[in-house]
Amino acid sequence: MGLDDRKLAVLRAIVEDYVATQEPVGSKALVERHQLGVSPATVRNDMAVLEEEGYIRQPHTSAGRVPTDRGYRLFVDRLSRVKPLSPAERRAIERFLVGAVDLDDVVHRTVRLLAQLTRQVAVVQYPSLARSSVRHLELVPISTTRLMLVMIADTGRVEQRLVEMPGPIPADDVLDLRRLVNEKLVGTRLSETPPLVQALVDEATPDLRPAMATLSTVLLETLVERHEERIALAGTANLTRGGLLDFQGSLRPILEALEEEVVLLKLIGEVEPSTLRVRIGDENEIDNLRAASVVSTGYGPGSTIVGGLGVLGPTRMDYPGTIATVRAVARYVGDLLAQN
Amino acid sequence: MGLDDRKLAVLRAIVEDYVATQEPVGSKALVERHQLGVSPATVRNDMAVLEEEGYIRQPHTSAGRVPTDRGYRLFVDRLSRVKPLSPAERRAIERFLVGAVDLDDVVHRTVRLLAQLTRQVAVVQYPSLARSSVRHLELVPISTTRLMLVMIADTGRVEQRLVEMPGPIPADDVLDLRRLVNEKLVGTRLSETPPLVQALVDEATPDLRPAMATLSTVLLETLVERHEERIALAGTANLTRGGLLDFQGSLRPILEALEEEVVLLKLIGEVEPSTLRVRIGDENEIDNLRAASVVSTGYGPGSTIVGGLGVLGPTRMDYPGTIATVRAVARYVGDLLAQN
DNA sequence: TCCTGGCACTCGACTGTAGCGAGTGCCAGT
DNA sequence: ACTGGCACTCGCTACAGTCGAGTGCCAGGA
Repeated sequence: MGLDDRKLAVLRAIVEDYVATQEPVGSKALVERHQLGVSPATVRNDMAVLEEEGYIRQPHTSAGRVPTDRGYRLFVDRLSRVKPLSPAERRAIERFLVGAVDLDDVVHRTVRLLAQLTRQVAVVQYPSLARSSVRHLELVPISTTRLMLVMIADTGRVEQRLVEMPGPIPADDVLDLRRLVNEKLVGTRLSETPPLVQALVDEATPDLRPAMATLSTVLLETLVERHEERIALAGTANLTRGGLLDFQGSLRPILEALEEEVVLLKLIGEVEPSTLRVRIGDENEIDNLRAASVVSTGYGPGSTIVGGLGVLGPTRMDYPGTIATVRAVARYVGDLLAQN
Repeated sequence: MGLDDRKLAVLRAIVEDYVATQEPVGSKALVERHQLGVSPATVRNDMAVLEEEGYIRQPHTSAGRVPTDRGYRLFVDRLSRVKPLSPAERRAIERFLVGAVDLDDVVHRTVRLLAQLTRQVAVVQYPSLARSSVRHLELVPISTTRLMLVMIADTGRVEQRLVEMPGPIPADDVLDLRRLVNEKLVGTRLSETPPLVQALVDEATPDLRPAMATLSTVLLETLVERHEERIALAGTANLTRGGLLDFQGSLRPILEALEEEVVLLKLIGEVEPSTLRVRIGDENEIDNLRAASVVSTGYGPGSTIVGGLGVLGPTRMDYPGTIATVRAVARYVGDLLAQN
């Protein structure tokens, strides 16, 4: 029942070969390409055990072995050594990220970088509003009854929203409103604003109250309810590498999943403190992604986390390399955010 | 040389059947399914002529005929009647677009709507900055040496950009700067701002000049140079309909093209006044899209145009339907923008 | 002149057969 | 506990044969 060291070595060899060649691997090829120190027959016996335990399987009777999701899991947990980034990769990361002028810019560059380095689909979540604090609120008159509300968060996010006021609103009132909301809300985390917004309405002078009431509704929608999480995506063309063998022949379900923001958020948005998550095939909760693996992690300045990022690829992926890249990129982006 | 009416009818029948069935269509099937009033043999003679003229071709010797790009072109130009939208479609458009609170919201809803109605890939360009005017400029202090510049355009677009000032900048100066840039720039089209921005620097008082110089650089970058055109995309999963027969087997080039903003802009951004463009297969300048067709048009409030939108699909697409939908959606969106 | 029915022909799609070879499982021997 | 040997499985490829949709051409008729 327990797998001895050699069986584990065999499993590792199978995973590595299969990832590299994309073809079922047989006992003979295995002993030729790895120094296992035993004969093919012995390897075959080990393979039989591994298969019985569900770590590998045979596509057809007379074919070599292929890792199962469970096999990849074991590989990731116990058999893969960290693959250090190549200097070239390190340089690429730095080159790509310096010179970003903007949060938008940072996110776009990051997602393209990730896609390029891992040669897979990359997903980056903008810093979550729920984890941001209000830095400044601005009210800009658009017409007599319309204001543009602009919220700037400490994470660099900027959200805007049109506010339709109940009646014409004088310039002085706009200034008052702006002063009030800024005094009350600047510096607080968005998730903690609702009671404060309510207080704003209660404390408003009678002549400002209707305006403040309308404004507060929009504030709540913008800051909290709408949960305006944004997401950037890149590298979908990478799904077509490996010519339809990956993803059991159809890109359809994958592409469909990638179009749903909700799904993407679920993929990379659920971030526990500084952990890196690997979800392999069946482990994905989303049915459409049962043929894919996702490597994701949180990022943020210092040790705090403001959002998630990750990549999606075939279960047959280079886990050590991908994990190293995702981790490194997340750290670089965090450092970049810390500088602001 | 000239094609008589019957030959044109045959071509139309071939296009319609092929679009519907996705299979090469033969002379016998054709007379069965359309009231052509002649025998298969006659149709064959017509087909031979059509083939000689390059409007249709045979995949293999013993197969039916398939329209060529040139055939589709003739069909679109002369043979397709406008297909009125179904009431259901009309309702879908209205239902989808009412209740949009935001420019972002409008664009996102529009692109999803287009993708859903046409069952193809939809692309919508945000209102182009080059075609917008400045409505308001806002400067928000972020730290002692940093400002956030927020530009609100009359089309609803909001752009922000971090400005790194040469030195610490007092609150009063920020107010002065804000007043100056607004006085000078509000109401002008973005494409016409460069000389005005230059004038701002020249006219600034000596103590404000360094700050204004820095600000002007960023202004120019944001307003003009960076040509920050934004684009929304939806429905990529629709590329997988028609099971790899379309797009000659590989989605790769298409997906690659769709990742390049520049390419997308070229597709839908070059808008002539109120025309609808259909580019079929080879007619596309972008090599990667030689197997696809693009239907695009401009949109905007009233008869002005602020941006483009369109869909991309296989050359074998329902042109009349797609054209009707694209046109209708563009008009609805224009009306929506006009209300603001 | 134009259309039609008939006919021979082409060629892709499908089916069935056969041989090859990678890979396996099992067993007896060390 | 490992190894060499051996029979067996079965997918892959090649090849031959059949079928049928579809064509081009031609001679006859309106």
